[in-house]
Amino acid sequence: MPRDKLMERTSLKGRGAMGRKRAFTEDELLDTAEALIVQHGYSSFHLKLLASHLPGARSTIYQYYANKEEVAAAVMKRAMVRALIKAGAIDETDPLRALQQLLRVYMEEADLHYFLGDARKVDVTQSAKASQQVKDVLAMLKHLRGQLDRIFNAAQKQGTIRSDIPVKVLVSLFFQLINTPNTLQLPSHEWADYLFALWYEGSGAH
Amino acid sequence: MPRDKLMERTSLKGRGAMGRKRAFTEDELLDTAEALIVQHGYSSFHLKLLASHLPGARSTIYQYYANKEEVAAAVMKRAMVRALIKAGAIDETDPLRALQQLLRVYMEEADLHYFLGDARKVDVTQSAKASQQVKDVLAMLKHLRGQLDRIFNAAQKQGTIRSDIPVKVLVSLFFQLINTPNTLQLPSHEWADYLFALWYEGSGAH
Amino acid sequence: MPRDKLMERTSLKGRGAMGRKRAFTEDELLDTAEALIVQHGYSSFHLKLLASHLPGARSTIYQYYANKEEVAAAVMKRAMVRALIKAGAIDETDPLRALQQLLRVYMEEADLHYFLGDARKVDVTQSAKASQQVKDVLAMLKHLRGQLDRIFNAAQKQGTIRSDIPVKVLVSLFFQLINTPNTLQLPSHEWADYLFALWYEGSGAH
Amino acid sequence: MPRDKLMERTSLKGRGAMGRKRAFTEDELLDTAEALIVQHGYSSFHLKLLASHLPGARSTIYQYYANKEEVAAAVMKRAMVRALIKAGAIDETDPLRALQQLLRVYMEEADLHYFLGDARKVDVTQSAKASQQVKDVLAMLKHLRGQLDRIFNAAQKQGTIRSDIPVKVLVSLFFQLINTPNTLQLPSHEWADYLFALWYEGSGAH
DNA sequence: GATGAATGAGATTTCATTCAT
DNA sequence: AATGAATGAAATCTCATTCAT
Repeated sequence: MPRDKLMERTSLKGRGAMGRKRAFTEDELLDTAEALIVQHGYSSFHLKLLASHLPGARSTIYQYYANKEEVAAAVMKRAMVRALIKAGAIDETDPLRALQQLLRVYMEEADLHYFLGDARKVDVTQSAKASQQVKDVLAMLKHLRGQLDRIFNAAQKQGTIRSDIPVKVLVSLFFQLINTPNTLQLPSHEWADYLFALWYEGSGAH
Repeated sequence: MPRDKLMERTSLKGRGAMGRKRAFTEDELLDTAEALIVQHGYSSFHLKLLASHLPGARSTIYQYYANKEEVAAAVMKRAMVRALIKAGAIDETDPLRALQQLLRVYMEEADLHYFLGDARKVDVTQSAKASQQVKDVLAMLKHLRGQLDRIFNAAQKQGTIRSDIPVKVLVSLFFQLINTPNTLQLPSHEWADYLFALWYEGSGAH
Repeated sequence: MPRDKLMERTSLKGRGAMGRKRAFTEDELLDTAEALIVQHGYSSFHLKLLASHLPGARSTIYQYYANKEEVAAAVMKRAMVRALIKAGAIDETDPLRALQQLLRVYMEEADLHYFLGDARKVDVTQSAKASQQVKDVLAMLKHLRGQLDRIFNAAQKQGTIRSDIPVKVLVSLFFQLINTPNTLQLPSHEWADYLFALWYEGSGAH
Repeated sequence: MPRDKLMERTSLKGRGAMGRKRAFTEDELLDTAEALIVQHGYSSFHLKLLASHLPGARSTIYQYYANKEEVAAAVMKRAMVRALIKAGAIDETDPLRALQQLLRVYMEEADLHYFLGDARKVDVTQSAKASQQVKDVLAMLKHLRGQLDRIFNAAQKQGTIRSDIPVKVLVSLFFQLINTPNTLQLPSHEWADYLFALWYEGSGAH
């Protein structure tokens, strides 16, 4: 794995013993790939495209990942891990407050949503590693859904959300909020709170 | 690049005389293509895939459409036209009722939503026809949004929906409803009414 | 072989017993094909292209010719026959006068020149008929060259053209005149006479 | 559509470091392509054909040229540049001598003639690069014609060529000489001188 | 006869991946 | 380690030709 890119960007440091440039960091690679997958969709994501958005050569990508699928899987897993960490840090004692926090997290990690549908599309037959990472992603997804179910059930028990509607439906709608385009260009947590209010109180006049 | 003379006559009903029987109608082709685009996403939609779901050879498709972009654009336009016709038939006198109707329409034409995001992804540089159809799609979309704005404004004036939130936000959320996966597998209009209620009344306990 | 097209163009005449249109004459077909071969070159001559410049359907071409090569061969043969007839009518008693006449003929049949190089490119392996026609073309070409040699030799014997230069060279240059683009847009025989004078007298000041 | 980053560096001499050895140089490719275009004509020139005359796979060509049009345009431009350089080196003080030199140059670059007619046939709509190169070719052609006009006018002023015929016609014929097949298989400059004499003195007996 | 439609063979092009420096 | 180059597999597309009405 390559050294941190910062090192050769600060050219003051020189390049140690030999002359080979370090092309790009793994993080740079994943950031770029993530942006491209979100922008074009997984199925039109190409390594050629990726390379054209990175400083180095296309073949260099293979220093990090054995094939395209592994790149995609790594992107997805990384996003999922980020979300899982943030979501895991949420205090669930107050279900409603927890949901609001959760919506903020999901909003920050909005890319996640793109990946959920795509994870199953990754051709996993060529690479055991990719296969494993996709499995991990799906497991983490299950975990997140579990948290959501748990909080919703608690809220229903507590009487703060409607009981005349199946949790499944409430969860679906809640999940759907994440995708709502931030038409007002607000900071993501403000937008999240806006939507949370609407979701909770409804759009009707009270 | 414009198609053959043959092409222009595609929509001809009574064929002048003679000619072999068609392997599939234009509608069959578009239906199949639509299903595939919805299932696999626009960017992994191939004509090879399409052909494999139609009777007849792949090259036959090229008799009717110059490339996959034209097929996709035609699918999208058709869906949009369908939606526009249904949405245009809605009586807007009672805004709330109109919104409910509208949501039903959008639900019936749920594919629409897949296409809206994809319409801008269609590579339009190779085919003037595709380019025009994508333009048409976007124009019709604008028209639909116009209707939505109109109804929302009327509802707000009437005092039946919240006024403390910008219409833009209410519209965004409403539009988002369409995408909510029908987890209960209800008939589409029942599901629409379910969501409408939640959207109007909120998910919170009253 | 279809009736003359004029007939159904004059719709006054009606269409006899039944309703089928006559698409195009064989001559129309050959004229169009000839123009296209001259314009685009033999190797990029397509039946699809041809059909798009004819009133009828592409498949109708096969009523007249079994394949593309036969069309091309027929075009070439027809042009060659035309030239042969005209050239055969020339009185060779006065060699110089005969050459001038001949140049006029060749100018009128300037397309010929395009075909001479292409005749050998026709893929003759698929069609005996095409093969025969190409053979005919080459035989007629030989005949024309024979006439040219005969006249040149007579002129040399007569002392009206240079003898210090091999006939072969004189012939080559003479033949080359045909291709000279008519930059002044003169009627072809005037242009021919212009070139003939230059060829005979030279471009130098006398 | 512009090529890969790789492309831009094609002409790089010292390759930065590393990379496999090239299967064929750019010049080899263009030489081969040129020979094929001359032999078969532009319109039947295929990349498949080209590849079959080069070491390496067909797809390798696409590393350097986006499509056959770009290859053809590059071939033409290169030939034109060669001619322009040689023609530019000619001393024009003695017009007649200059013309003789020029004819030699044109004869050496006889391929040029094939390309001039074809340059306008190149389908330029798919590649900006090809489009530019064709423009360059036509501009250079204009430049060459300018030189020719200049020399002819000087010669006419000097009284060494006929004044009873428009320069345009003299130029046309002169230009036509280039195409005259070297029937005697002489070295190109001898053949050029042969033709020059005929052009100047005429084919008639003096 | 004429034609709309179908189709397979082949050309063009793209891209993931491997190779060798 | 990094990369320029090579390449095969697969997708896209075109066109001559055949078919059936």
